[in-house]
Amino acid sequence: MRQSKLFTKTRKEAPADETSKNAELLIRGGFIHKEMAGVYSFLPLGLRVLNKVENIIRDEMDKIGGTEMRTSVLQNKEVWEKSNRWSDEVVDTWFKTKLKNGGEVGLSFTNEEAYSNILKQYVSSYKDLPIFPYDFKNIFRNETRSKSGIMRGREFYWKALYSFTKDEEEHNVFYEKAKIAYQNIFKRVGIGHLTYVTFASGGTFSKFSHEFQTITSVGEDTVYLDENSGIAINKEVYNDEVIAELKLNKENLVEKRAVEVGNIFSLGTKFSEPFDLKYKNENGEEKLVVMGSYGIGLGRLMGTVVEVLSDDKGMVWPESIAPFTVHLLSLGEDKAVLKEAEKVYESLLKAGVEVLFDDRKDLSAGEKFSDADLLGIPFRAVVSARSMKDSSVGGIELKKRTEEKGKIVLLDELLKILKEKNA
RNA sequence: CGGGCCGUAGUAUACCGGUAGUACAAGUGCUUUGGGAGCAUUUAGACUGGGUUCAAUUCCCAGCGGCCCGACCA
Repeated sequence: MRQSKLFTKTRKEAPADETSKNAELLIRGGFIHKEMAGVYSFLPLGLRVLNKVENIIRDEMDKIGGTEMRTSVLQNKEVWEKSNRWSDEVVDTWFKTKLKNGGEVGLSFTNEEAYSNILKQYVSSYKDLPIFPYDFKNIFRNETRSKSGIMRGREFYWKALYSFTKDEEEHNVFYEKAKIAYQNIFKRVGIGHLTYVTFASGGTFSKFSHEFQTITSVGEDTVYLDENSGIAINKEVYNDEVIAELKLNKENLVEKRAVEVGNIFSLGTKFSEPFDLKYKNENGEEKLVVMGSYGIGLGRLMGTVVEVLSDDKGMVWPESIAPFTVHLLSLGEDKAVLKEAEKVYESLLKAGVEVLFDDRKDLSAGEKFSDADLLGIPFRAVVSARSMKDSSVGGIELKKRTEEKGKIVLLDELLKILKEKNA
């Protein structure tokens, strides 16, 4: 993509009404646009990142047997009354609205009811189980206080998977698979080294749920981390009994602030009961379906990556979710340079490399460099009089975002290095 | 929901009870071209409503909106 055609512009100054680093950098870089408190639109660059995060999650969900679908945003009041979660006294984050005929509808704030209700129609035999449907969609929560940029919004994009299994045993097998899939996801988006499986409060049907907490000082949660085992305990369930049960040593636990980037939860029959979600087993006996829920907020995950990987010059995207693989800069107005840069751009496109080409005219080198640092694309390729002088056949300066100095390469070498990244 | 701070061009800010200034962005012209460059010129602004006053962007009240702390967070 040509940067001259990208309508979003970078800003030198941080927005006055945002103090969180993720919002500041994402807005300055033109990745997101704030609509109102807790509500953000995704601009072209931001959407590219979001789509990549989505594809990684989709890949991991499909690998463990997930089947993607999409539940509606508008939700039927009667369905939620079954689980006693329609009332504002029970759930105070509902956005509700009225139909022309006077009926009430709600905007999804979670998906348990929708899935339970749908599956009621399709599950009747043990042969129908297990199934693991999931979706990506926008979720609405009327938070009394949204905060921290895209980390806690009123409207946000998430993935929710629900497991429907015959019994606890089958549930537990999937639950462990999901745990590994989640760890894979956080590794693949570049925050695996800071993200820990965390024991948190469960519910009626399980003692614990598991959160995936990314250590960062801007986190909302407090966890106690054992670095050796890689296990953490959320403050909400932290006590001597739990420490002993998890075979941890209190002296090794360190208090940390963290962001919850994912959560998996055993639901038991909490929802299958009110929805009368049953199947017949081999002996013709009716049994309740055992459920679990597995959620990830994609905006929050993206914001967390910005929080933990950025430096003082801007964002630093991992190759896996960067909006582009390489940022190609042409410097100066020299005709030979412009021609060479065009050639490099066309070659990269032809090779299938995702490239953002800063072909903007009349910009100083400093501005282009600063923008490149701010946008945080993993590789920067510069074509300039200087880079070309270093080689009789047209040199290109290639530098990683995380490196101070680059090296001069020829086009073939550039293509070879970058093609692998987009393989 | 309780508490605090704050609403001035597209963005970031300043001053002021009497003509609202600057920087960046944007337009034009010229210069510059390896770390947000320069000169000239143009465009563009006081959240809404009420009150006090000869006069309110400024003071007071309310509403709306924003950020932060706390509470809450399947």
